[in-house]
Amino acid sequence: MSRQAVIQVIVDCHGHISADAIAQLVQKDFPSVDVSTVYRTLETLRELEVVDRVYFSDGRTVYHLRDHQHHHLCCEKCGAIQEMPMSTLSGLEESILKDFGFELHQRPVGLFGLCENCR
Amino acid sequence: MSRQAVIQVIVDCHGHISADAIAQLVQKDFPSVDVSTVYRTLETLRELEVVDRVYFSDGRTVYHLRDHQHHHLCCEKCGAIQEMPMSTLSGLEESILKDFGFELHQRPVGLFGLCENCR
DNA sequence: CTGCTTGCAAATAGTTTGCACGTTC
DNA sequence: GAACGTGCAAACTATTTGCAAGCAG
Repeated sequence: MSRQAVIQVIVDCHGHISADAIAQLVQKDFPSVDVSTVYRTLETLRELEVVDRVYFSDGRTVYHLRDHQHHHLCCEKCGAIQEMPMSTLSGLEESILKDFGFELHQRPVGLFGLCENCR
Repeated sequence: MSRQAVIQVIVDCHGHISADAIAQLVQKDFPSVDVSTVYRTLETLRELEVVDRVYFSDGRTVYHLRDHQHHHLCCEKCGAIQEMPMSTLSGLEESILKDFGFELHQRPVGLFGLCENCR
């Protein structure tokens, strides 16, 4: 079952991987698996709320396990993606409501900069 | 010059518009203008640093004048996009550096929720 | 003439869908 | 045999590119 292999790759990667990268990794072991199967599996996993799809503000799209919701710190130099708890932005909810009358609903977001190693 | 028309639409819209929407608006007045011209114009304007392209975390891509950099508050209900100054997230830079060792570089980002009218 | 702008058609990348075949219950 | 999983090819969307014609200096 190719679906198994797709899930395995996502788990092994600790999430944060593109559909294309998943396909390539799966195809190392099972060359016949098609990208369409990868996308279909990802869709199923999203319906099951096991996996989240995140659109980063640089245009990339990545998937990760929904073990917990979190934001992403993306290193502009080495490409590493670090997780950051949703609560980091909780303070913003209040101030945005107060200052802009906007009720913020936190969705996982990608923020950019330099990670510890690359600074 | 179709380029003129594209720029006019972006200015009239007060930014925050998709390439496709620009094309449709331009084509109301100049039906022969092709999307490729829209994209080429947008590319030129980005090189000139007159226009910014922003990828929202819901997958939409919009363009806006770079009169000043700002973040975006996108209403999930009515679709309105409100601007929010970059400085709103300045406090985050410090706390993210302290808590995660990550040096945040602010890029325009789209945050979601409900605007004043829709709450 | 030289170069920039543009329409049109075709190419590309990422993602989705239709279909037919195989497996499982 | 009904439902599901899958490979393959084709469709689709958003974006980019090649080319040849048109206009401007």
